[in-house]
Amino acid sequence: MNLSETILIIDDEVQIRRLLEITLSSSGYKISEAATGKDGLIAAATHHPALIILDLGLPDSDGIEILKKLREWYQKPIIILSARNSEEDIVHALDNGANDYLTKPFRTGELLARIRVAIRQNLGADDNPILTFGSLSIDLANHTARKNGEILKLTSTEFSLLALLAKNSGRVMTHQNILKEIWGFGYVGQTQYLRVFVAQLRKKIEDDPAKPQLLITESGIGYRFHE
Amino acid sequence: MNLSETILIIDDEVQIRRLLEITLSSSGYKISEAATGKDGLIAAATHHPALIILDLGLPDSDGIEILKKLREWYQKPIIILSARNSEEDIVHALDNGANDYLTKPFRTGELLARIRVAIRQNLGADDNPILTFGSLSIDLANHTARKNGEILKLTSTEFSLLALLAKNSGRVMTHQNILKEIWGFGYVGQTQYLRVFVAQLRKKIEDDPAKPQLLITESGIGYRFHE
DNA sequence: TCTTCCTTTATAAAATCTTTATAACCAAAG
DNA sequence: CTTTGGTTATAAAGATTTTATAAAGGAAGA
Repeated sequence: MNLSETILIIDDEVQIRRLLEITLSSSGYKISEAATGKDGLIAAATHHPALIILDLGLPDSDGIEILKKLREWYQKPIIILSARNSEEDIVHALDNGANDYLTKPFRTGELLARIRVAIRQNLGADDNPILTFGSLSIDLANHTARKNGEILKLTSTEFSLLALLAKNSGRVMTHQNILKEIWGFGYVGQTQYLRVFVAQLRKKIEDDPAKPQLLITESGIGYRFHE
Repeated sequence: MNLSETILIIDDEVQIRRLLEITLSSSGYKISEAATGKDGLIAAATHHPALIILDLGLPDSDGIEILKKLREWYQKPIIILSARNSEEDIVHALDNGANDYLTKPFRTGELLARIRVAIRQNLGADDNPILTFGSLSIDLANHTARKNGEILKLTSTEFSLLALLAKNSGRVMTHQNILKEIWGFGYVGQTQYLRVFVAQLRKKIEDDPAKPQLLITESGIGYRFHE
């Protein structure tokens, strides 16, 4: 789902940045960091992160000012992470464009959940990768393949095989490799399986299965998907 | 700014309701109240509030269940207001569709600011979404489905299943996913349930249940709703 | 009580996977 | 040019898994 979206951390405390870096990257996010408000603004403009975590207590500038500056052009979620706990600070930050406000010390699980909420609400930039090869398109997230716009009726194994080859298009995949990926270790050697499924797949995806243009045989080695 | 939008308060403590009523109405919101989860669901369906404030510790039911039920059709913000302060509760609520989570005792100014954030983010969201698939239409807010204009008589489970699949139309949903969403975590594995309900649903929504056009079987994987 | 809906069970039908058989292909050697 | 050995393609039979459907039993509420 989140195929490595970038989160920008603007915080002067190196321990916090370290902690967040570990927590967030182990949840599959890419991380970008800045220790000052100035650097934060530059980093935001450079990397266009999917979300920003902003500390209000920055040494070089008032956090609220950074928030306002960001909000002049940055539409995506901003979560405030601050040691300040007064109602005035919280209300002020939220009214100036922050999406959420957590006080330090914070609980990492809660922060992650609040990040998920923020990103979930900001959907629309919801791009799922679709592999396209001429009139054939493969939607990996939705588990569907189309030929000339028509959804193809593929079995689960056929789809796995097609997806594997398509993901490695242009590259020759050996019989052993394919068998290991689709059927598992024990099936290396059952090249006949593969031939049967390749033939079935060609009947469904090729214009002329006898003269395959997409799923090419590499005799003695394996198969290759044409780019 | 606030064109007297209605906020629904679902909380069993009368003092909290009184406090919120005063606070929110003096900020220009209209108020609707419910003391139990059941009444809350009814009030939400009746008044279509712009935002819901939900207490998790309701006497008659698990707050999370109310949250899930609301989220089956209610797209607008839901803010949790709860005495429970464990990270587990917070994460669980946020991951089940809550927009924000405040613990009691709360600060009214902060609550108001968080309400403003939630409503601000919800601007431009569509009001009464009706999913349409040929002669079939599904009104999530009113919990009704029509075939050729006729209201279909669906049980609550059947409607949940239909709504889930329709909301994810075009995407293959695995048995496990569907079972988890509709029946809960413990029912993953009970694929036979699903088959029975799919057959029942097809009898009601398909022109020819033996040749389904809408609710497609993906053998070995799950089901897919036609786009 | 009666009705409605959920759950479980049983069984037939359909879809998919595996295996087998055979034909076709292709390059190298005779 | 023909043969030969290795590889690949394809159809089709069989075995296995998965799915559809009816129907019976049970729980809950009117």
